Amino acid sequence: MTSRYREIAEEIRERISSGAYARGKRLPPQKSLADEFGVSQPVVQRAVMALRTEGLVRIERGTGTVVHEIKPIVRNATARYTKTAREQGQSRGAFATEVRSLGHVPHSKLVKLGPATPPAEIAQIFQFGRDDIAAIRHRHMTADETPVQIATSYVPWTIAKDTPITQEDTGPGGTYSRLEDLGHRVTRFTERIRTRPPSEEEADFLRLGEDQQVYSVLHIAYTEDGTPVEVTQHVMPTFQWVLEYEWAAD
Amino acid sequence: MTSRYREIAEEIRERISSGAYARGKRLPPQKSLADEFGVSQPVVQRAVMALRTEGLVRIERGTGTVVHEIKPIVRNATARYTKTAREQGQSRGAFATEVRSLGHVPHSKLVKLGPATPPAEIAQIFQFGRDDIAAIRHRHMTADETPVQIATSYVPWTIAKDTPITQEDTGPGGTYSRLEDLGHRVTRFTERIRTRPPSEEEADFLRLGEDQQVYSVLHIAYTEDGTPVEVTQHVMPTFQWVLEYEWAAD
DNA sequence: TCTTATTTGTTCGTATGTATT
DNA sequence: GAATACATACGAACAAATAAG
Repeated sequence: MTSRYREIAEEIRERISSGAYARGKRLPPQKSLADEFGVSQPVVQRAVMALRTEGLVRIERGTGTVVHEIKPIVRNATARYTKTAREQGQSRGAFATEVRSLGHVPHSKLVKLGPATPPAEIAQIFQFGRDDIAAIRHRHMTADETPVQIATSYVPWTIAKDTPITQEDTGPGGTYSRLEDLGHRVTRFTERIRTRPPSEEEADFLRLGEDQQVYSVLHIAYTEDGTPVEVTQHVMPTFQWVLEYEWAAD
Repeated sequence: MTSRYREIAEEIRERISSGAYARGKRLPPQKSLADEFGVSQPVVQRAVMALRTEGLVRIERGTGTVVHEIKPIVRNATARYTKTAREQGQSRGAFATEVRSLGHVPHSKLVKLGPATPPAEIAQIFQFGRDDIAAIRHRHMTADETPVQIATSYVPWTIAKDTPITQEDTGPGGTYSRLEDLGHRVTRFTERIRTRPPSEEEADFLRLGEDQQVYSVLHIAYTEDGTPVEVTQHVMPTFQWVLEYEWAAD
């Protein structure tokens, strides 16, 4: 039952973990691996595919196969939404803290900003009608130049209109602090996690294949009376993240 | 860039979602699909492999390819550890509730029970020395005969010894209620989520391929003074579960 | 019950295609 | 355009599960 391509995959796995193939560097070309193992190149191709599915390597067609360098980043959901976390690091927020704690340099780029019609799933949460719109913030995040997350935030336009929430810089403490200023103090959060293959756009930025998976974390912030005031969709390669939660019993 | 096997995978995906290939039933043999699409049979094989990675189908060698029937089960971590959830359904616990709410019949089988040395990762949480052991409960869970989860619980033997925790039936409210009886009231939980390929044993019971992924949820229960008293490792196919969390701000 | 044939999925080598530098 | 590196397709041979005898 154990096939040649599995053995080769296992051997390469070991060479990576032993450091023989260094993180961030290239694997030997599939042709030379094929010669070394005495198999044809497509057999090596298949072994490498398996490693990519696991998130161990990234394949760059025409160039080579790169061993992934970033260790999983820990995202502590409970800690990241405290006021302290949001304000620290020159108002750079929780993501910066998470990435820095692993010794990497975080970067966040606002790709899209402005009012728009949210996708159906989001609209439903806000109980939107046909014409309702939301303030949208769409960001691409990297750690040491490696893309690691896409986040898209939504706040009902009736709330966000003419406030810093629609600006590039939302100010100290971010969106949640502004919502509080506006009398919408957030008291409760929910998150819903699932995994799925990346969309084409996501695969493009995150440099993923369709055989890989991303976490889709749907984060909802509620005010005291149970009204959802902010929703964020986080999309992250599963192999690059560890998700943590913490809560009190009963 | 779009290859034949991707097109075929997409076509089969559509036939599944349109109901042309019904859930729980078999796909046509790869040979006949190959004839229909005018390609060789290994090309179909590759398309089917892609669908398996996504969790859409299960391949039974020598028999055929089955379209998965179970919709994702929602695991609300916050709700499942309340006293009410643990006691309801004739002390069948949270898992039974989760599965029943989707209209399926849950079943849990205790595969292993008794004192043993826990794996290093668990031992470290309890700050165990070389000789310390734990009461272990290893369970296989199914929904409508479909395997959906493996859970392994650990309680330090010094606590669990000579208590119902080491019995097959831990009584109403389960382990947590017994811990409370013993003066170890649990007040806080943490969970750490990651995804990885299944181990051989896991793949075997959960009927997964090595190209698929499982959630590994490490659940830790702490008492008031911060001592971990119970740890459970949940292993679940990612495509079969949605994970939910809920917590209060600050 | 054992053996064999058939069906169905799996693996590999050769040939060829496509992307990147 | 040439060289390099990964990607795809096909045919043939293989292996597992089941059913028939």
